[in-house]
Amino acid sequence: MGHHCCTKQKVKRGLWSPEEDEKLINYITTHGHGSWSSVPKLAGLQRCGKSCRLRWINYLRPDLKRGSFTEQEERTIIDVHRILGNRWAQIAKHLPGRTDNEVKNFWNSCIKKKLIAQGIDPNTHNFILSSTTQTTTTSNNDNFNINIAACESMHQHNTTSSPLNMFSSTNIYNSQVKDYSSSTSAFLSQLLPYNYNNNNIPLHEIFSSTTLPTSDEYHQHPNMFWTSTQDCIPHACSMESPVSQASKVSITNPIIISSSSPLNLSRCGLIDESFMLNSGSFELNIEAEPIRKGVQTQVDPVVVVQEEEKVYDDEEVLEINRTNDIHEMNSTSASFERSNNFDFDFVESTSTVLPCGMYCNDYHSPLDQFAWDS
DNA sequence: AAGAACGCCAACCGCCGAGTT
DNA sequence: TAACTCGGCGGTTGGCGTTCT
Repeated sequence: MGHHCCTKQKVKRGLWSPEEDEKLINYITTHGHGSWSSVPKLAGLQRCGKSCRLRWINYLRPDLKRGSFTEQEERTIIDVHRILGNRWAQIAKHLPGRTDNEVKNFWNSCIKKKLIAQGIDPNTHNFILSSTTQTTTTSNNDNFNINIAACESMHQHNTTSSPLNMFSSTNIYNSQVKDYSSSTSAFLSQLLPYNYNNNNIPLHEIFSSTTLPTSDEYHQHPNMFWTSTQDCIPHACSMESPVSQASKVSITNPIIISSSSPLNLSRCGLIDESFMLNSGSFELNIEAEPIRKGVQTQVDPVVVVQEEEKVYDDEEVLEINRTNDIHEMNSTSASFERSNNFDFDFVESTSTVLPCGMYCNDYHSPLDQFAWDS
């Protein structure tokens, strides 16, 4: 059974021959497609208009990119899919030269399996939890576990402890910290740039020393994304580090990284979905407030995606990062200028599909006023 | 070496919304 | 306003090449 447009005429189906392709290319490059329903007749093809359109869009279009997906494209797909779900056409708009069909196929054949292998639910992008207090035993210790049960628990046990300034001159191992130092250490380890602490230097020495990692090193950290806003707070709903399986202690006090620290982390956060963005400095807030109303600073998911790409980008882009002042790079406006694909659907969707209040959208962002489109 | 199983991906199917008659 | 057409989209299928047994 064909489409209604196909039933009126005897149409060929199946794979396209080179001759058919040539006819379609010749016709469209000369006349444009106009009405697709009239293309087959005018081009001398025994296909339905829909088939011609599909063939052109998915295969013959001259601006199509050929070859395998790059790692950057793969990351983009995952990131955008996390926000949009199976909206392949929308996702494809963020990948110049790629079609929705191509993205869909790549997702189903490759990415999906990879995520599952990493213990990530490809639909929700959350870690697959086996029980309410499950601590992820992922083989990849770069990832944090999102413990929803703990999140809820934390919400009930609202702490009144004062924040710990990680970069204060106070020794990190003061009495205030000891109670949860093991998990904190694991968390702090995650904050360090990749391979930064190969020598197993005690964390308190690292975080109180003058040899803190540079901003560039943080840009290469696999667990960091860089937002475009000048000030933001990634919030942790709660977390347990997979590193500290034995201790299995959740962080019970907020940790604030001062914006006046040698390394200003005010614009970085963990990729982990348990974070939200706010204003000010970097704060690990275990009060588990998944969504804050009236948040002033919001980060558009598209921007996050794009900025995240920077972190993982190839050497060429890393080189750019090294040679640019990151404080200048990360302005919202600059990110908007670099973006070329944005639509309302994207923003709207974040309010419904995001897990754990990753980027809260329980408000109407002024960013909604903007629209990029291709 | 041959058949089975698997994976990839081009193409199809059916539905939907917008525009037109 | 209903019926129809068309373009667009996401889900699914089936053919073909590759890998496994």
